[in-house]
Amino acid sequence: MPVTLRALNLSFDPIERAALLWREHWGDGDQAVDAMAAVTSIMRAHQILLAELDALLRPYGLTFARYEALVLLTFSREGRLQLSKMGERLMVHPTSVTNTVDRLESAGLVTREPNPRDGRGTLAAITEAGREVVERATRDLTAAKFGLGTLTEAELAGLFAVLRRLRIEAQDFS
Amino acid sequence: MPVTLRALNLSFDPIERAALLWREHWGDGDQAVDAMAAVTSIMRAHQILLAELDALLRPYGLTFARYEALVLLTFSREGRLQLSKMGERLMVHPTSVTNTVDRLESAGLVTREPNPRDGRGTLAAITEAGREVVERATRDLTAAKFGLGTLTEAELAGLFAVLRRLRIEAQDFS
DNA sequence: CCGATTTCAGTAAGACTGATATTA
DNA sequence: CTAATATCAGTCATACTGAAATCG
Repeated sequence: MPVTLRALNLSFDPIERAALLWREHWGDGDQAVDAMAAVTSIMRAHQILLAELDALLRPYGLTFARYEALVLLTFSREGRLQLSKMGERLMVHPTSVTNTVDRLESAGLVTREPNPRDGRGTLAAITEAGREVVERATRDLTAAKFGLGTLTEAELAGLFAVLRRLRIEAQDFS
Repeated sequence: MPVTLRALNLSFDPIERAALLWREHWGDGDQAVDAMAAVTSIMRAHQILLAELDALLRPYGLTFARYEALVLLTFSREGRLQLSKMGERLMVHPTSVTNTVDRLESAGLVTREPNPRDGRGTLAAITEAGREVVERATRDLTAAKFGLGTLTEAELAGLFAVLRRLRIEAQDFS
């Protein structure tokens, strides 16, 4: 993962400035300007967080997406899950699961096994090396508070709650 | 932009479930679990919003990144800005600006001009076609409330405020 | 000569589409 | 036969790195 995170050090907030200009040009109207500012903030927050997390995970040869897949396997009862199930839980496309598991397998963190109860399915099973890597990576990520160290517990909970409404509307779950 | 947004329709919230399992496996500790849930929510929210916005913009041959660039030019006094300035404001890498302006130029929404006051610089100038497209696209986006229709104004403002703290810490501005 | 600006070539990860083989 | 599962080949937009040309 590239994404190296450059410090910009502007003397003003570019998103706030955009909101002000927006109001001048297109009027404020309903909530459109606030929605624009919020959306842009989410985009930038995503970029910042992904850069930080990927940088923390790079020593382990992981990206955040691959780390999430490993964690999911760690949580499963027998350390193995069918790929289709992984895609569901991680909310990613089937071909992305194949790709993620390919890379984890090449790194020796996961092995592929046929599903004994369904000849169509393939299981990804975490290896001992995979468990070690995920433990060490998790220590680093929690120490760094997942890049959200500036936020209070109440803010974290609020963020989760608000974005949860967004996810519900997008039909992630019911 | 691919990103077609598949409705998942799970019977539970995968992020919430991950948080519960996380607590079982690694203990709750400080704010680590809440941070993990918040980070994952931001990642998914980004994916959902980008899919929605790009789908809305596809009829205009735009992506959200290109739309943002056009809006920035619309806001500038003379409808033209130096590429380096655009990169600063949009918070993107210099080579990404070159790429974005390339595509907008191919679509006839922008033209390139040498900066008369600095021989090193290049200006991107929005065309009449560019202004028309950005007006129509903006109407569509505001009508769709930028994909954030479920959130109240207070929630939008709160989201902006909290993520602003995150951006400040990442040194986007001071 | 140094530094800023822009571009180019190339790499990488992710999210797709469309087609295919296998199996329930 | 239909549907689900996984994979493969290929595309696309983005975000970089490193090198080079141009100009202040």
